[in-house]
Amino acid sequence: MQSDRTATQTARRGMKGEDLVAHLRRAIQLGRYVPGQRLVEIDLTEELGVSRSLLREAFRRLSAEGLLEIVPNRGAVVHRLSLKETMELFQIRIELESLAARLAAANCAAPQVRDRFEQDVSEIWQEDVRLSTSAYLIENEKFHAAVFRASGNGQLSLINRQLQLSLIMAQISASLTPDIMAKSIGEHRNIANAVLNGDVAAADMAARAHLSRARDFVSQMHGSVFKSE
Amino acid sequence: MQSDRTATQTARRGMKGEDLVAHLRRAIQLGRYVPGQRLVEIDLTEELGVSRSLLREAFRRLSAEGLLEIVPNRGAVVHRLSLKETMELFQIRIELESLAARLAAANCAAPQVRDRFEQDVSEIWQEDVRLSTSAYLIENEKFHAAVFRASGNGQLSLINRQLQLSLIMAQISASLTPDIMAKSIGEHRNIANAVLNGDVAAADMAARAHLSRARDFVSQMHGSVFKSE
DNA sequence: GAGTACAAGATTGTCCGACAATATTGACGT
DNA sequence: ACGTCAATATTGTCGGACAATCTTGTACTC
Repeated sequence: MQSDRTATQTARRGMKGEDLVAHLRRAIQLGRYVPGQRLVEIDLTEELGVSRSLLREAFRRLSAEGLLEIVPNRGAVVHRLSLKETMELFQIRIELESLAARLAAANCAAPQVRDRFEQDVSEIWQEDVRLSTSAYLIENEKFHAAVFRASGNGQLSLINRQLQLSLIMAQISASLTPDIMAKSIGEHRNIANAVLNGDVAAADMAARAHLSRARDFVSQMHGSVFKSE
Repeated sequence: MQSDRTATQTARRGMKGEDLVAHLRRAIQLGRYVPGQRLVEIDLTEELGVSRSLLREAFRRLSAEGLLEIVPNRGAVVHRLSLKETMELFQIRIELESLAARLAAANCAAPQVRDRFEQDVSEIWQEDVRLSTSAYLIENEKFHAAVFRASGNGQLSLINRQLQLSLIMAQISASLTPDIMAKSIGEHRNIANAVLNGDVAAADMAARAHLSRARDFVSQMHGSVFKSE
């Protein structure tokens, strides 16, 4: 059962608690574990070769991050967002990511920040914008993280985690069409351009426009995508 | 079923993991454990009557919340913020709490929300505004939580935790003077009035004004208050 | 046959003890 | 004083144990 080498390799030996957390987080981001799925302790200890103690510590951590939900006497479940929660998260993200975009635009005078950002988002400039869904998911995550990083506000990057982009995307991924993704990437370019031009107001507007549109798109999706409350 | 007596009592026996986390969180908020203080596992297990396993799980949770810092091979330390981190957190809070204030003002039409908010912040209307420092700390925490709650955005309330108001206040508490506190409470009243009047724009402005002033005040404080990086 | 009650099994919650790895402290010799 | 090294304290990780609770399957009643 040595399935995927690279990711699992890292996890196989010397997997300290920190690595375990990272591994699980990544597994959720990559869709290996999907929202709503129950994570049984014994299975995971065998699969990952760690003790229950360590696994449980990791669960607590991830539950505090909002990636898992721990139901008393039923254990850990990959958090499945309700429509309400998702809309609330969008509302917050609009404020925080537009802040990040403004800061990033202002910071772009510094070549250090600029270069890093340019490198982080380089993928979006590709001619052929027709990505596979999984490639899009990765690009999307990277792009938003890049904006936050370029803001220079480290706490903002940390809080970005709580905004659960991975979970939202995991839940809606089946509903993504190539044109939706292309449109989204087009808007990423708008944001990136404004940031690279150092145009604070434009960066703010582009970020808000992108996220508002995404929110509206998500809000119209079929109810079954979300957890019912 | 010896249900809850005083907080400490509850914590003494039959303390489930969830309660443990709440107890530790509260202990930090109340200044029982101060920023920078090291939390030794054995001592805490004896003090609280829980096993190491449970305590460690709680530590992970709290470290994900940003209340503790876990240094490899050195264990848990109550997080001590640097000036930079503190300023970053203020920058974020300004955006999020002004959002919360706007939403709260809009929600105040609903009597349910209004009544709850009025009750939560009732303390600030007292004639004699000369509180003790510890009473002020509690009032302050309550007030800001009330604004977030009244926003009706549950995720916003959750993220409020990451904004580490308790830690900031714990670190600067020694520098608080009666007039500073009185001024702060006065500004709380401004925010509360705007919210209760349903005046969205005024609530936004009042929140930003209060937080900006607080940020500037904190930024001028002696460097020794903060962790050096 | 539908529904209920109870027994059996699975899973989590919590505790305990053990041991290696690492950090801190203190004694020592120069 | 100062660096060295052994002794001690503390954390990191493991494994087992057992009660509490949830889930499932079976048998019994009407």
